[in-house]
Amino acid sequence: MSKPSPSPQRPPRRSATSKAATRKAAYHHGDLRRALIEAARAILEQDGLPALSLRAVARRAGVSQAAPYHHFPDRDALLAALGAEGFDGLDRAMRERMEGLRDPGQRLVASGVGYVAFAVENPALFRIMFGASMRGVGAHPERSAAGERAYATLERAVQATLGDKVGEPGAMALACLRAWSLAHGLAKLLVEGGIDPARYGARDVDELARRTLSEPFGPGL
Amino acid sequence: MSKPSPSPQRPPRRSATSKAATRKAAYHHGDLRRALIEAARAILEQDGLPALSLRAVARRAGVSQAAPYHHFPDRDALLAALGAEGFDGLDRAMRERMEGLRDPGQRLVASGVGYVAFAVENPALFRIMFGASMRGVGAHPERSAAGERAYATLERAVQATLGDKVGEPGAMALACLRAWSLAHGLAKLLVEGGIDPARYGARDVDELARRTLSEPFGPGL
DNA sequence: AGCCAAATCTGAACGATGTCAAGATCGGAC
DNA sequence: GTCCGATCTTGACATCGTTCAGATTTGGCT
Repeated sequence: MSKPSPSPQRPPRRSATSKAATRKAAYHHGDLRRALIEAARAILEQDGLPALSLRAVARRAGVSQAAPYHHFPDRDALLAALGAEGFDGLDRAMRERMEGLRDPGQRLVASGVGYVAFAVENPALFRIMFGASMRGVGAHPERSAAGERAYATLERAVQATLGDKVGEPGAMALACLRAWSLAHGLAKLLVEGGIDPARYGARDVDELARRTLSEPFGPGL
Repeated sequence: MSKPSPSPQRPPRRSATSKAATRKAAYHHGDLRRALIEAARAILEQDGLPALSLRAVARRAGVSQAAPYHHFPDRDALLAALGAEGFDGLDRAMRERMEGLRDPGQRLVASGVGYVAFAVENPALFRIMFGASMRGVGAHPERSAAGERAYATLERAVQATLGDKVGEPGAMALACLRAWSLAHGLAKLLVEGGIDPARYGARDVDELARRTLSEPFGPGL
């Protein structure tokens, strides 16, 4: 009655010393920080965001409720770490869609489609990435850095479409913001705006994204 | 000790019978439903979203913690009602910016600037409007209806710019989605994306929005 | 006028959560 | 071998959403 589940499966106390890991890794648990993040992702995919409590994460990782506080100052910090990984995934999704394409316009559109597809496939994660974490600039540097990295990918794609055309200073930055806004807005509307692709005559999200994002950037501009 | 604050100021039991109100109005409190919504908005503006608990709302309205449950089935329902009012405000903000303008392109841009400005001025409300409320289509019809109303305003503005040009079927809907996505994305990025207008050489949000939204729609397309 | 049923509110309680303080335990440095 | 600091546990506190039984008020009916 006191202990229904005697700690599912604890990793066998890290046999190899592999100090290559995050340096503050192998102590008691093995790598609790990593395990917590993975437990959080699992809960997120399985039961959604409302089920993602610190205690549930600790339970799933097989540790006590207070253990996470030795790796994250508070709940938002865990969320921020999750968000950082999310941005890495976003970046990857954009790059994958661009692979093999040579036309700068097509590459730009593809990156946007990747952006939207990632959001639709990982709705809860996507929400966390832009969640309450970011009060203050340096609040969660890891997450911010990952976000900047993804933004840089988009920036390069935009720059390629502009070619050597040099407009007034800031035109480049504005074009990036416009492209990012368009993709981000469509993603958000699809994730939490109650948009139905069928309403726009699109078979699936991919097609809707391609059609929505194409016109302002594509060659037919 | 039992009653620290003897119910701040209860309205004087509704002198006029004014049955014109929501019908389920003047009973004990006067109009608790209304009072709760207003208390919620006040807390939102004053202390932000994390402070918006049902209990805090009840406290502020001067009623017991269980009282709200006679007007809203749960917390999400209160949030949805708040969101519905938010969409009305959004619609109003867009219309106000369009007032006096005649050129369809300018009107479209103005509606977008209004959209973004509203989001930046009411960040917490804006987040709630697109919040967790909308699992299931008919979950919160009041909120959905208000959202559709705001969308219709944008739809008319887009339609005006297209004039009598009839493209393939669905082109109109797509143009709406594109415009909505662009404004929504910029708004979201400004509210929770850590975007700094100065980075884009804009003095304030208004100017940034105008510049970002102008090009794809304006005459200089 | 008087009463009833329904609407409205209160008080107390349950389970769950984020967080903290104090103690136990382990790994490695000396 | 001993000690220190990092790591984890136990236990507790305040708060939250929600439910339930009962008190109170209201409007309508007779």
